[in-house]
Amino acid sequence: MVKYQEIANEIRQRIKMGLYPVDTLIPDQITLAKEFDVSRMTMKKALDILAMEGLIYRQRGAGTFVMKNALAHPLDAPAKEYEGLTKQLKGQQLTSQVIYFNIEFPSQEVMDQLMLKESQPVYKIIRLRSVNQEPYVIEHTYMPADIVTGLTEDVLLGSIYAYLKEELGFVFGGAYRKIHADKASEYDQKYLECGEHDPVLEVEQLVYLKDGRPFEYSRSRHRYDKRSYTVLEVSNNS
Amino acid sequence: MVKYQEIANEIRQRIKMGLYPVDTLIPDQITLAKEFDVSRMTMKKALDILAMEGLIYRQRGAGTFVMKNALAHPLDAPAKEYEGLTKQLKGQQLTSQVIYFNIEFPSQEVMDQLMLKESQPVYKIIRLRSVNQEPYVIEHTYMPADIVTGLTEDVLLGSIYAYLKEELGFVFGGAYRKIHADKASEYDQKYLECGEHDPVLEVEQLVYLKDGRPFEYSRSRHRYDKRSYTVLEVSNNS
DNA sequence: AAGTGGTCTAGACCACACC
DNA sequence: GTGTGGTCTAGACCACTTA
Repeated sequence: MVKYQEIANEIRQRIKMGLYPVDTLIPDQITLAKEFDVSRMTMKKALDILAMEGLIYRQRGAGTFVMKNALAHPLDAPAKEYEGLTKQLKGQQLTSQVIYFNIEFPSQEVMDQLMLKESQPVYKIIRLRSVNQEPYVIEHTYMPADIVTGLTEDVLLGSIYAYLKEELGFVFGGAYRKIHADKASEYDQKYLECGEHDPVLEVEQLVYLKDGRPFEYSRSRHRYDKRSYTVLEVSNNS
Repeated sequence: MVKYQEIANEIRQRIKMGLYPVDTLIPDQITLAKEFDVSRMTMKKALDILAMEGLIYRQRGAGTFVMKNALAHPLDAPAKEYEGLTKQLKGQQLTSQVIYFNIEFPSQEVMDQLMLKESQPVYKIIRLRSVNQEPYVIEHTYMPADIVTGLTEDVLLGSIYAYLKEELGFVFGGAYRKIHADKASEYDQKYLECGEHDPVLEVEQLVYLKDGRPFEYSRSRHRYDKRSYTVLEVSNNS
């Protein structure tokens, strides 16, 4: 762990503990740099992290303030969406049922999304995932078999992402997501146990490795009463 | 405009033009720093921007690559969600109909969201916004009257955000959003002209000024066939 | 071993807010 | 004018990949 991250963690704690109260100035960068015995550049880099998180804001000429709404934020780093449900719902009972698992040649849509040729087979997976015994989401997932190797039904019953990270050593780069509302298909109704006219929240997702190779294309269809998608957008015009 | 932003713009152009082709190495930081006649730190800061945008990725020991999917991204900076429809839908015909406009004391929910006391009145606004003559979204908006001053129906017919920025000099800090799917209410059906069992995509949004004061709480309900919400998530574990 | 990107420094100058 | 944060520098050292 590098210096600026450690300092950011320490300051985050101070805000959380109320040592730097909401809506007040915190010490200036030079003072803080002296306290932590680092250069001012490094100190600023630590504060940059907290500004990205929406905990502080800085005004040239005035100083650095704790955001009025700082304590409304989730102050522990939240799990990334693409890291999978297993991590997001830690603490709750998550079970997975494999509805479909096969390998096949990709359709035109899947070829386009995953940047594949027709000769490159993909795994097709449909999983129903339940939280505390109640149906939560149906995931329709495609993964290129030459990138994601050695997938088995056993892996699908647990966390695919843990497998990719720990067994295959994948480093994730990010994800592109599209969130829609849709009508429930008969398939949705059957597995999510929702009403005929219940809407469904669909998260369509392309997940990339660090080098930009897409390795997952999925559509996750959620019960509308069990899931919403949240975003924090922080502007960076200094 | 500062140096690192200008350099980032230049490199972005080179990627766009194919001068630095997809999935190849670009020159190393020292070479680029010499070319642009800046220090290596400044050069790195320029590349940081492009990495945040998902255009390049860097591997310690190896070099800096153009992402395989770089050209799939929208290469012109997209309008921020909270900057309003007027900016997002530039080029299309956007019309606004004011369904309701009044000032009132806040409900408990609005007080909580906007961090107000019961004595601080809020504007309540309902607008139907149509794109190319077709209903697109109903916005239910609350704004504190002591922050957003001098609102009139004339302003509502155009862009509230242009008014806030240009007339009141607001600097936006960011927004917290929650995206749901919901059933269409009778109200939705009437104004969005959607079917009884059509779902609706709701974007619930709290928008903040740079100092963290919330100045807008809104629920925007969209026709499910006209709108989806997109997100790019870039991981930053170097 | 050589080359790459990441971190960190000590100091300089600038833009801006406040008094 | 004083003090704040933002930018930029020239150089150092480290972690890592590749050969």
